[in-house]
Amino acid sequence: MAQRNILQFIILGLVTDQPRTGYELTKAFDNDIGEFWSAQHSQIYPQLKTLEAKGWLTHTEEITGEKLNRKRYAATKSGKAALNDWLTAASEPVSGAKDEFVLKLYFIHDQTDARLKPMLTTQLIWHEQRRDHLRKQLATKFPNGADALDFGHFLILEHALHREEEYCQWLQAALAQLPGGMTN
Amino acid sequence: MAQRNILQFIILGLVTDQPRTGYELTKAFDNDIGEFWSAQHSQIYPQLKTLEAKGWLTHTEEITGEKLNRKRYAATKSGKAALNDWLTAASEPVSGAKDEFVLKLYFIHDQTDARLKPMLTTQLIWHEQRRDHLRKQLATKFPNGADALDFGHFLILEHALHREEEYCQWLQAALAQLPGGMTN
DNA sequence: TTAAAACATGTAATTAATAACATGTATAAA
DNA sequence: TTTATACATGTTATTAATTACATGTTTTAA
Repeated sequence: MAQRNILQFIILGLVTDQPRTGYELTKAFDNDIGEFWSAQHSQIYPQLKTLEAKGWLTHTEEITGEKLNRKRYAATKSGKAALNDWLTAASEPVSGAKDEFVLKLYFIHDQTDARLKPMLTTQLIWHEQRRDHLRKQLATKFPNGADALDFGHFLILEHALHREEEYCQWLQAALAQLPGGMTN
Repeated sequence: MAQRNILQFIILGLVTDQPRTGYELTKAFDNDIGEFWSAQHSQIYPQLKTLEAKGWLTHTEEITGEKLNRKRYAATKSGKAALNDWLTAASEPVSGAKDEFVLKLYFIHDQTDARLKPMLTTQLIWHEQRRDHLRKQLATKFPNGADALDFGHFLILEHALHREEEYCQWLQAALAQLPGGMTN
């Protein structure tokens, strides 16, 4: 397979925390969970049907306004059990993300290659923005440091920030090693 | 699409460095390039045909022993141009790898959750191994630090090592924050 | 009041990637 | 000499994911 259908467990996890509609699940990927996973609604709605057929979810219908119907999904007992099985199963660690930029560098052999500087600079700007964004996220969501009641979320935000900090430092150091060095 | 067919450029990059057979390309993913990308031969052989049809590759046939035939692929002029186009094009930066373990943490809210310690410990062991492996790689391949003639490769190995170092530090800090703390 | 933006839910077409199926040759070690 | 391992190249089936297609409602702001 292309992947091991991890999306099903994300959905299961989200609706276990609180029952949600397909639309709300889609929105979750624009916020929190989007920091480290992505999914479109065209993947979510079919998956909800599959999970309900599996008996891991049920839905109730709600009317908004005159006739707009939405389905709110909740995890069943077996769905919660499946979530726990996944959480406690061994996670194959990632060997190194598929980072297109890093891959490109592999094919640039010469330290004096003129393409290096613009490539590194563009990436640095982006990762500095993301680093700053994550710092704000962390300061907003966890102003008092680790939250014992949302510990996992705190941990992964910290991790994401550290990664971006490393990325920026690495790119800065690489730029400094270019011909002309730090005066460039 | 599931991805933007980056594999074609990896193949293009590898055969530009030196002409290679499908088998050799497959092996490349077990070594160097496997540190940050993966591909199976079942993906590589069809891709070679596609790239040749595009006019980006040509192949010559070689006989080993009595009759074992292998095809050695090289980049054409237009293939090299396509490679350069890709290298110089803007790379959409990765927002955060799809790390299944990190994702699981998101669904563990309680700092006292008994599942945390074994999860974090298992990951720590793995990432320490990988960190040590990368240290050896770097010491073996670049015993004198940055190599001006294989600069990109040096950079990405350094980056990979820093990432693993961060991963280990993060996991250790997380374990230390668990109830019982460092005496656990 | 009207138009834009957000809410809401689907399906279809395409592609990349993995796992499994399939076959055969050459070499090195027991 | 025989057997295991490495060399060598393909195809098929399946799945996950993205993009685009498709439709309609509700709310908010101009």
